[in-house]
Amino acid sequence: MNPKSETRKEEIISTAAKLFKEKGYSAVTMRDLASAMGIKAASLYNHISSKQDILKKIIISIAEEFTAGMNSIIESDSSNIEKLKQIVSLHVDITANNTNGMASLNNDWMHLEEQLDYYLQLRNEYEANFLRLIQKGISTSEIKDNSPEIIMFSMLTTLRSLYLWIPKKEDLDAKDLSQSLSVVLIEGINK
Amino acid sequence: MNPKSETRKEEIISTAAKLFKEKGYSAVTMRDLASAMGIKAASLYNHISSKQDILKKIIISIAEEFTAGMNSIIESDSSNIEKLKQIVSLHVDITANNTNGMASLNNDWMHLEEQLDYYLQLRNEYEANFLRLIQKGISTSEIKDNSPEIIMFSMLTTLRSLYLWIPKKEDLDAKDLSQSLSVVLIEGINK
DNA sequence: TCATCAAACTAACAAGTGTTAGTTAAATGA
DNA sequence: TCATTTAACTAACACTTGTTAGTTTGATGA
Repeated sequence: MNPKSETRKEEIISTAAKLFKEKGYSAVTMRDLASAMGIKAASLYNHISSKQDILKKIIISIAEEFTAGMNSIIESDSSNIEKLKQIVSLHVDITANNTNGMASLNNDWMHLEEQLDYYLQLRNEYEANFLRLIQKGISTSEIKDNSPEIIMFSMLTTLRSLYLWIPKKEDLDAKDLSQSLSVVLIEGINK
Repeated sequence: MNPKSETRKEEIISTAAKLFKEKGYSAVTMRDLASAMGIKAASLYNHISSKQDILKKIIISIAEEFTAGMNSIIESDSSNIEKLKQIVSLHVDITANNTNGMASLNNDWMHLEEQLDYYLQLRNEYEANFLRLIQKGISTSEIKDNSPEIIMFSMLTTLRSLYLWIPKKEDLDAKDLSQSLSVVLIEGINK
């Protein structure tokens, strides 16, 4: 309710996200989490209501960030290729400031319970928007007439895996990475 | 030891792989696995020696397939771009006939215990070979002079995620998919 | 000074965990 | 026919799991 407890609660959530990234949601016990915080397991319940609740907070907030980002991109009046570049930036930005949470989003979403349907709905809408954008790009001849599903799959899986890769580059400039990645994804790698 | 029991054992391992794909290694109990096989948990131990052992069998065999495939590719005398296409095929082929196992390889490797170091060694060697191949391609001007790490990251994460995507396409021709994917990854998507 | 309160604690719970021991029933092969 | 083998079973184990209840401690502010 009040600011102090919010802060402590967020500390627990971000510690949890870090552990979830290392071992996965199911393999992390409340005792693991407590010990990483330097307290006892029962004390966690002064701040959070359940293990499930932690996972929900981590995943849903990121999923909603993506939805908001995607909506503002499709509403803008850039070219379709330009919009794809904006999607690359969206992923780089969100991932860069929540690497651990992205791991849970990618790997632990199936352990959501009440929120599973909601999460899947957001994900489906996101992918549908992405696919439509590629199809438009093909119809305006901005994009090669290959299978739009393969194009989307290839881009999206690369973007979803950024969480594995960004933390290894300590001196990361988000702009630079977005730029290089856009080139590789859109223009290919061959000369 | 004898052939009948080998068959039953493999049935357990492939059922386990399917469950591990759905929920992850830690969330699947021996009772879950037994019930999917239509028997009791204790009966599993007539065939396998531990839960760990199942995971090891799933992951290490695939990792060794990749190592063998990579070795024969780098030893061949194709162009570097041609070798990249062969790597795409290698991933498509291995994934197409063991989708479930690929999920464990990607997501549950950290739960290996005795074999963790061995697995990491295979993976590191694989990535080092991949990277060297791209660097050679750059130096012979087959490949654009972008960051070789970004190129490898982009290709490899797409290939590693194939297990999520292949089972959705029922009428899959491995040749076709390898071909389309190579085009997208190597030549890019823009006109 | 003293009531309040956030945030820790100890103790305990019921359920679920991987695994072992010992047994049984049906099929196999000499 | 009968000893062996395969593959299932029941029962139980020691331990771990998420979570609750009730209590203590130290800081805050009236």
